[in-house]
Amino acid sequence: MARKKEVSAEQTQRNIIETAERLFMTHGYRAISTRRIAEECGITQPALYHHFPNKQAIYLEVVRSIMIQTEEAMAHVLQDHADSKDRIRQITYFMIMNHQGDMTQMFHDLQYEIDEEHRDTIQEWWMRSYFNPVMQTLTEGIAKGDILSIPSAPPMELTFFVLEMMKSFLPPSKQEHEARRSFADKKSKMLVDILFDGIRKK
Amino acid sequence: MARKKEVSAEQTQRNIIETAERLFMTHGYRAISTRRIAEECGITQPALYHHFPNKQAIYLEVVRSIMIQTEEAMAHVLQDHADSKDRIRQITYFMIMNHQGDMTQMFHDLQYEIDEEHRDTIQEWWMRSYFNPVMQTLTEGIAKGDILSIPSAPPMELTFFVLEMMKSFLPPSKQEHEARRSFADKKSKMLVDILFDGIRKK
DNA sequence: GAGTTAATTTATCAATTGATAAGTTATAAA
DNA sequence: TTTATAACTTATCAATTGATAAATTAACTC
Repeated sequence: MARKKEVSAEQTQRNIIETAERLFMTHGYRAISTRRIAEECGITQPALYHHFPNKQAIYLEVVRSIMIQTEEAMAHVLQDHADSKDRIRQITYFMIMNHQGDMTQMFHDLQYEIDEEHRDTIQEWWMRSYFNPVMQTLTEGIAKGDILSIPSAPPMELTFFVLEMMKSFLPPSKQEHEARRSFADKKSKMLVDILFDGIRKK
Repeated sequence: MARKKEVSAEQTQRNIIETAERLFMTHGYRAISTRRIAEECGITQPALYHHFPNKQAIYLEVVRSIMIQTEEAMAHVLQDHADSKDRIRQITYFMIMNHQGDMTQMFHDLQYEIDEEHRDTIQEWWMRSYFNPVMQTLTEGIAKGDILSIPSAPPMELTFFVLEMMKSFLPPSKQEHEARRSFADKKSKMLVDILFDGIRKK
């Protein structure tokens, strides 16, 4: 039967995932010990193993949580904005606002620290949450005639490129909310300005 | 007095640095143990400590070696090419050809794994080898009238942006030489095409 | 109130880590 | 030939790691 305790298991698990997200995404998988996570959650290290089978499972749940949030946000952007440039700017804005630390760290961990058996699942999540919405925006833009079909950059490669541009803007550490808002606003504009019109003087 | 042995101390040290570069730049500082480096060098782990005072010193020497090579290459590019677009393409080409693994890993390690006391020195190296040549190319391009002065992207921020674009193209692992050449050629062209003219259809 | 069980703690393990001490070998200078 | 020493190896250390076992606490059901 379900319990009603001061701190429910659900709350503890959410606490663990949120704490682990902050730590893993800033320092990387290897650099964060299970003791560190437990300490910052206010519990002891073996207590983690009541909620998750091992360290990797915590990491995977963190990644899953991030991807789900992203997928929802991306869907909203595509719903609320029709213009290609607006869409790219809004997606960039979301990523700067919500992805602390560098995401590159996450991709490195997924490639080198996480068991191969989970790669396919994660790649599927990533396609749904990150890749497809950006690719859709670009191909629709090309179809509508907003966006050039560049010979040296076919749609898939262009998508990777745009995602990498976005990643490169992520701030290294957590800022206070207002500073981050203004940073995200400035950088998302800069990205679309360069991406759409380039730096060449005509 | 200097010795003449079958394998000189100099050779061993170079071997250590080259091996450590490959391993550190692929897997990151924390993921590579001193035993792993020693093993792939064909020596025992304590032997490393005859040539370097500690693990961090090996890492710093790796970084120094990379930065020196880069500084030389950048100088050559600026000497041999006058056109802004050519310069950016050549710099991109060099980075793809010579930087294995992802460089973002290196920047993460420098920020989170290396003692603060070395940061200033490394930042100086980085400014000289990476930042200044690209910034010089861009500001000269603006002065010559090749490159737009974009309000949302002042020269310094534009430089960071371009460097991030280059970083994002680095292949995750070592390829064979010819495949890498063709990859570097393709990607460097793609980068300058987008960077200079953008993706907007006119 | 008794009993069950979820949630968590204390104690502990084996493996891996960076680093050091002490002994060994080979080369060059004397 | 002796000798000093650079370049190693073997043996070992204390600290940290992810993980498990066993004991403890608290809450809900009956």
